[in-house]
Amino acid sequence: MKQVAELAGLHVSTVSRALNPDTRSMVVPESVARVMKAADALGYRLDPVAASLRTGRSKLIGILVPDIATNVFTPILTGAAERLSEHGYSTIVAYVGSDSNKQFDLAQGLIARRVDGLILATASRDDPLVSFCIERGVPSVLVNRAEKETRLSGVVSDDLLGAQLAVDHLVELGHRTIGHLAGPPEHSTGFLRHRGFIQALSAHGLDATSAPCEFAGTYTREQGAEAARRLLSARPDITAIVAANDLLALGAYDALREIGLNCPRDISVVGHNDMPLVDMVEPPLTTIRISHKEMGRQAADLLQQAIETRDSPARNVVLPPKLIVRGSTAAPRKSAAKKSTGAAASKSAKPTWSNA
Amino acid sequence: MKQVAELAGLHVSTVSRALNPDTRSMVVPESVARVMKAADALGYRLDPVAASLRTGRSKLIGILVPDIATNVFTPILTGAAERLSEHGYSTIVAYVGSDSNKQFDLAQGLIARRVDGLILATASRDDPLVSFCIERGVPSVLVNRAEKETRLSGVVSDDLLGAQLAVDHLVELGHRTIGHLAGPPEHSTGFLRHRGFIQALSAHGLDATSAPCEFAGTYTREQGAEAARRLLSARPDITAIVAANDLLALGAYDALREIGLNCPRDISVVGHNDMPLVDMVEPPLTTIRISHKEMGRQAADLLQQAIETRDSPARNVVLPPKLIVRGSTAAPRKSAAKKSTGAAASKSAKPTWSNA
DNA sequence: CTGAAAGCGCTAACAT
DNA sequence: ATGTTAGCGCTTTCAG
Repeated sequence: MKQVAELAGLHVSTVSRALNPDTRSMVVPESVARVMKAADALGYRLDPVAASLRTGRSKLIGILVPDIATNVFTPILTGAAERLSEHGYSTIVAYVGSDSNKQFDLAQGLIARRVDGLILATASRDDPLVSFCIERGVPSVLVNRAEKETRLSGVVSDDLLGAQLAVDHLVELGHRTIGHLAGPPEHSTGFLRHRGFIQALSAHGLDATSAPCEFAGTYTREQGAEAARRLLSARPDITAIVAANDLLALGAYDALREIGLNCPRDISVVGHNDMPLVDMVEPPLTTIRISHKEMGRQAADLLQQAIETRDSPARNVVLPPKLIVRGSTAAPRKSAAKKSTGAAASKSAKPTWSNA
Repeated sequence: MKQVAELAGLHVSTVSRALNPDTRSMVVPESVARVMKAADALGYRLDPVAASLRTGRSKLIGILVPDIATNVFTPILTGAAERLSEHGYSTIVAYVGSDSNKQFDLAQGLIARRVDGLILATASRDDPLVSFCIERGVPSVLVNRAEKETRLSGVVSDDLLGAQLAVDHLVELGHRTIGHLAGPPEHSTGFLRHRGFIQALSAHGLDATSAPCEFAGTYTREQGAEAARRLLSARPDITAIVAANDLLALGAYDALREIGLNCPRDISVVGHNDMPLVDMVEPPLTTIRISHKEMGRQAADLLQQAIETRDSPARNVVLPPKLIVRGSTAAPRKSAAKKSTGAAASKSAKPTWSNA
């Protein structure tokens, strides 16, 4: 920078001002031009590390994403990175496991690197990391998952509605005994989709209190298969499954195949997310579409606001999901001949007719 | 740090030495303990930005990955990040498009941030960015894609062998007229898999010079479908397709479906990568498995070496791929009744018998 | 509008 | 083994 100043015949501080868009107005245009020319001639670029040290800012945004189930988070990430880079921010992505201590370390590392803000795609419904970020005064937003209480701004899909759409679709097809393959209840996605499922059942006059439901520990195909096995053996009378997530739904496919049940003839399945390729599996998965990329973009916008006006109130942006009907859902079989517990089926099905 | 020094009753420089693992040996253990206790009591953490400014190093590694086809790159990335973090490095991931200028900007940004090294998952067979990194003296390694000449260390799958395995498998099933859905020839993956395809054909005594082949511009399902349409209409006599990539193979599925051809009855398809979920598509995809995570890990190792001994010669690590047989490949139909150009088929099939 | 000077927090000669 | 000191490259008061 000193060299640029010399070449331009100006002082370094003037060069600094000319180079920084925010302070450029303090410098007379002619000087700016001289500085630019000199900088250009020397192939000079501002040193962001030195600038960071001095200002405490960095034009860097940290993003914490879970290291599994990356199919969903990649578009969030690229959406956010794209939008952020339009505004001069670079992103630094940290893949975190479920180990809470490591999450803190990673976050602290990012903060130590002077990130201007944090996007958390990892939040549980009551997340100590959120408390931490708030205490430290680091502008942060949530994405995909929200907390129980809105302490930070965030953008999520309407998970409650999503699950309801799934149930509505199945009920419309004639299903009355519907099981839920629930996600981890400590995450808002798992929690709200479960609640949406229950509410939708009630809305249709179906028995919600003893609704067939099994929780998967994580959003993986394996855990989905396991939970589906439990669900199917506990309630062989169900004719449809609402899964909290596409990967869980695919796990259900695995379980169904093992048992020798055909989807959708014997059992209908609905997923959630509409991740890539689920239109190509057999049968093509009926699911709830979420625009993850848009979620990432809006999270980026919220974060910028949070950075600019530090005391702005927390806002929750809720994106509308959409039902995508494919081949994994169909009307239930007329006669439930296969069922060993036909009584159970009719028991829960009968009241429905009268109430609906 | 000054405060820590005071509390420990030592000088800042001693504190600095005690805190840094590399210089800790210069300090007597008792002092180290005192420093640690003081730092702990104050909740003090080293400031990486200030350290970077002073040393020119950062314990940061930059990774450039293409922003599409993320299914393949995510495991590379997590594998590399995992291994790197074991050695105290953090990773900063940049998703780059195909715009060459932007690639340079991004790389320069990372270098300006003092990254200790770069992992490039974006390299073309003759990549200006590689030249740039070499000129700048930034320790760098390639992953997944290599250059024509080995200028930097890197780790790739044996793409030539992979394509050969695919052809071998098909020939063994009885196929004689095999088409290739090639990837972008400017990338080593596209180039070498194509070459492997050709060589394997020759090895089996099949006509390699006029082998049916269409190139896809990018590794996407859409481009795969388009290229497959061209391939199928140019050479309706083929009984099998070797795709350079799973996504292209899935695109071929789309094209087949449009035309009303059944896989594997009418046409067999082999993919490349064994990415998640291709075992669930219909039919389950026969493909070449690559351990992307292992690729990431080894790239991390190579990079560390490159950082430690800056003048080490470039090494190329080649990982062995593996054929995974699923449902998308079968013996060709006995009678090629559908074919309009049955002559072409027998023309290339006949010489084979005698040579094999 | 521009120049002068201090200092962000750390490390690495150099000196003791 | 530890203390002293200079300075990495920038920004930002404070003067002029």
